[in-house]
Amino acid sequence: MQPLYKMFPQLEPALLQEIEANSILKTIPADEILIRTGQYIKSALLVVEGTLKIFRENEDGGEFLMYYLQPGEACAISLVCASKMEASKVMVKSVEESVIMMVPIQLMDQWMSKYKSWYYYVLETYRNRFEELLLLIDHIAFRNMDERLIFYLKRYSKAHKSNQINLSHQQIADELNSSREVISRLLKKLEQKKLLSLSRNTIELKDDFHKELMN
Amino acid sequence: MQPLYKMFPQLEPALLQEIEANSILKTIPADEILIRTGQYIKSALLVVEGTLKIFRENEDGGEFLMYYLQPGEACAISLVCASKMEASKVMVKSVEESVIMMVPIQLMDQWMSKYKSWYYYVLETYRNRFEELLLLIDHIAFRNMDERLIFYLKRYSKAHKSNQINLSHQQIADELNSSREVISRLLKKLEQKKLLSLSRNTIELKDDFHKELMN
DNA sequence: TAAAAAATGTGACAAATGTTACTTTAGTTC
DNA sequence: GAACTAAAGTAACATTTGTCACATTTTTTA
Repeated sequence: MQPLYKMFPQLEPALLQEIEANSILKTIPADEILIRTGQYIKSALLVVEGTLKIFRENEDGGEFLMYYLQPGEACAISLVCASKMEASKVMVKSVEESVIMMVPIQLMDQWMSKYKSWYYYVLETYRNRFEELLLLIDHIAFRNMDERLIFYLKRYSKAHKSNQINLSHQQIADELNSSREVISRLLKKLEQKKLLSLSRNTIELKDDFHKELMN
Repeated sequence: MQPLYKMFPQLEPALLQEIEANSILKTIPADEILIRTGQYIKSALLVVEGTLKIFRENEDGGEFLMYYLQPGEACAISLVCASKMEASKVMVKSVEESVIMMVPIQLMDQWMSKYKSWYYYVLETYRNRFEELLLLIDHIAFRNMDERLIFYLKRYSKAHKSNQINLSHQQIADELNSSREVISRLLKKLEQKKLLSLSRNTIELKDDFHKELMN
């Protein structure tokens, strides 16, 4: 595992020491749910390794993707909710084996005034998540499913650092709140345009794909 | 005007004094843009009177509504962006004559460690705005336009404390990123159901309307 | 008050997406 | 390898939303 100061270069050494001394490091297997909708949050989450997925569950169990969290990032929901012991409005799940750090709430409040770097880190986290949500809103409000699919695949590929996407069309449909048939149709079109190739449970993005639809 | 301590009961008296001494109170006429997309933010906004509207502008000038801000609330975007002198990603506009307080950034940072009540107020602001965005995402992701329209009208009515809505169908269409004809159609249906009555530039919500579609 | 402008109504149609009911294909298990 | 199962393909159709082209009504302005 990378040392913490490499993972969180923004944080001052004294703070990193406190973090190491006081928070619990946990290894999570892939596809485990860390936080459920309605659950009360007792500690803040920092991602050390792996990838977490933040999503909203709909009535039928569909997992509508909001965004991914990468090493060095913190779960904004947990930061906001933890300090007030509020119920989470979203689900958090590991998409691969991940290592997370759980910081007790009381310390967070202290650190806020004690460490300027923590204060800025938290603000930066809020800002980034806000922007992520704005981007998401833009997409679902202004774009059609074909563009949203491309955006989704790009994001997935980036979060998993791979051009190979191992998901069924059904899973993708769930995350975009669409239906399998629609996603299959759109993927076929992209395949015809030679932007990707399809096989069972895998989508292989070609180089041209990433040139498509900037932002 | 209401005294500040009534408007912001969460904030401790010493802080309120500092706010009064150091921030600029400004009266804004209706329909004035306070912050534009791309603009750098030099101070945080607190709403003292009136209503502000936070929206995203699309290519054609449509004003896609995100949420309203009421007296006692703060603009989360300004809180986040101000501390880093970042460019705003949204527009802020007064929907009626409003009074706002502009707090210089440097003070915000100081207050954060000096006044617990400020710290909690800011966190609470983030939390509320986050939830507002989540609700919005739920609506545009999971609901059809008819439900979104009802939700929109309810929110408008609540923000303006009136059952009379003075907007053209075109304006509503813009805020929902739809088209006038669609909104007219849906409004006609609601009129036929006797949930509201229509006339030029006004929609009058009837009592039954508010019973419709809880949440 | 006539003319212009803005808002709304309307019907026909197009496009995007969702749904249904299958078939086909690929992988897994017995 | 036969039987089963999950994933993907497909075609026909329904629904929702968007678009176009005008007509009608209401309000404003010259």
